[in-house]
Amino acid sequence: MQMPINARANTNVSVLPPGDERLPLFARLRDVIASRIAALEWSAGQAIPSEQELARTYGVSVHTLRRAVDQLVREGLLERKQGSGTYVRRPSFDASLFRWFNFGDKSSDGGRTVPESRILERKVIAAPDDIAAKLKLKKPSKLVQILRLRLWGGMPVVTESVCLSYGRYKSLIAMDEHEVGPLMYPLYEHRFGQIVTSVEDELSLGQADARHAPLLGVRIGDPVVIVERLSLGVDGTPIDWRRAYGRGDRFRYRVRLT
Amino acid sequence: MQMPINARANTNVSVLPPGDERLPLFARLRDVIASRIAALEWSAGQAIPSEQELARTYGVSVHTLRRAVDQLVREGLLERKQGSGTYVRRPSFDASLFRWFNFGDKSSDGGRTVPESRILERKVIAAPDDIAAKLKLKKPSKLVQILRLRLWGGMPVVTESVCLSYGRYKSLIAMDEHEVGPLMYPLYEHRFGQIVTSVEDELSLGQADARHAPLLGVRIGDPVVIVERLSLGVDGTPIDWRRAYGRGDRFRYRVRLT
DNA sequence: AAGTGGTCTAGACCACCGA
DNA sequence: CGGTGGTCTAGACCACTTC
Repeated sequence: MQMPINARANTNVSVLPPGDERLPLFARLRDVIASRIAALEWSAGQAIPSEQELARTYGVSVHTLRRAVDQLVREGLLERKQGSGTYVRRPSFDASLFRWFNFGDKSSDGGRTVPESRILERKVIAAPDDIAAKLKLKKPSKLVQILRLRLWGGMPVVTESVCLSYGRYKSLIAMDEHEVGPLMYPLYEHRFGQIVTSVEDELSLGQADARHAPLLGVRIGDPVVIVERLSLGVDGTPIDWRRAYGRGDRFRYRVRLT
Repeated sequence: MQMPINARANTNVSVLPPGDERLPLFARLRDVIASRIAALEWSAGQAIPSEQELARTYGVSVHTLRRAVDQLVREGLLERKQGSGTYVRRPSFDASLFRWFNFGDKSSDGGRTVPESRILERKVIAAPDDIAAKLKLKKPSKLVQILRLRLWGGMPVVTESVCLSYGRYKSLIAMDEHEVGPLMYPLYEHRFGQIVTSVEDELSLGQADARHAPLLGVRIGDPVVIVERLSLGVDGTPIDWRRAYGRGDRFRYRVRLT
């Protein structure tokens, strides 16, 4: 006895916002949940409602709900714990620029310590076209630029220039250095309401110039690794853009390609 | 009117080899299919049996079969084409060492051309402990070592030393250079029955020495990128190990971290 | 013991491909 | 048009966590 259940399986919109009507249910569901995470509706480390409950509130089958969650788990936004619940994951990818460099000198702790940070300069500048484009800012716009020196065990390893939209981040200019702290991403989250969930890095090689060599404690002409990074939020919004110069003799990188 | 279907859902072994009895059905199923691919039962570009059929032959539900295939698709071994079938994917990750370097000099074709290759030397050596360990060879073992120079548009860019187990690859020593060709992985597949599906790369920085500088056309002391690579087969078997020295001024790498 | 995620089955219908 | 993969539902039972 077949029943014509849910006559339009593909157009169930009971509680679901429109989204792109062409996308399958589970994809729209994924977006809805992602935006609820982005809106900090559940804070990191906290459990979201159970699959049963979410499926009920959205009027979809558990399987479909699970598919949406599956994807968010693969994307690293959620984490499942069998028997316990599904939790919002603190973005824990190694977002440190220091991931490109190694400090294996028998330091017992294996790299968990936070590198020191010294702010050298803060200023407001007119956004160059290329940076404005990367940050998706409208044409005539201003940037907050912060120049920092990063040290490891007292040794300077990386110089870093961070660019942020002046509109949202202007208060960084005057903020006390201790309040800024060594890690920017947690600051973005707690003070400015933006969570960094992924970064795009571009690496190349260069030579230390008269400006960077003394800061890094190397000779002019010594090899340096240039890391250009764009940080992105949950929904792909650009948050900051950086250019860093790191000591080449400390560079080490491992990947598995599939 | 519940029915006690399939009384022991988790121990269905109808057609399935034992595998690890603790693993869920879909995981064992994935391994079974992976090994059939590894055994070249279906060649690359060819369709495997339909989901219906595979589910029937293994005595599992279509959904479970799909889960196994889903995973193999994510791993890059299979490729779905809606309405057509599921195909064995030619391993198409950019396994070239040249992925680490850029050749943007307005070359119209954007990097699809195969870099040239010149064999400088071939020899049989006793395997050093570290390489033997990486290739998982038993203690006293021999290696085939091939030294090559890789060029791009006539310009030397990378020197490369490839190490392979002597047991399986001894015939490489005497093979005609044209028969070897510029690409090793297809050779492994067609002549030696091993498919490379993933690689592990480790990058660091060095300086050109008296041996490499003239080959690469740079001065002694100029920065070079050192790429150490382990190539792996479908089931994770090590196949070859390489160490390459590439011109630092050509180095460029992009990643997205999540 | 109750509640959560994890695995599995059965079956419907849709979208797409190719002959 | 028949066959293939893609989406979705409904529901059973298992494994684990938490109390």
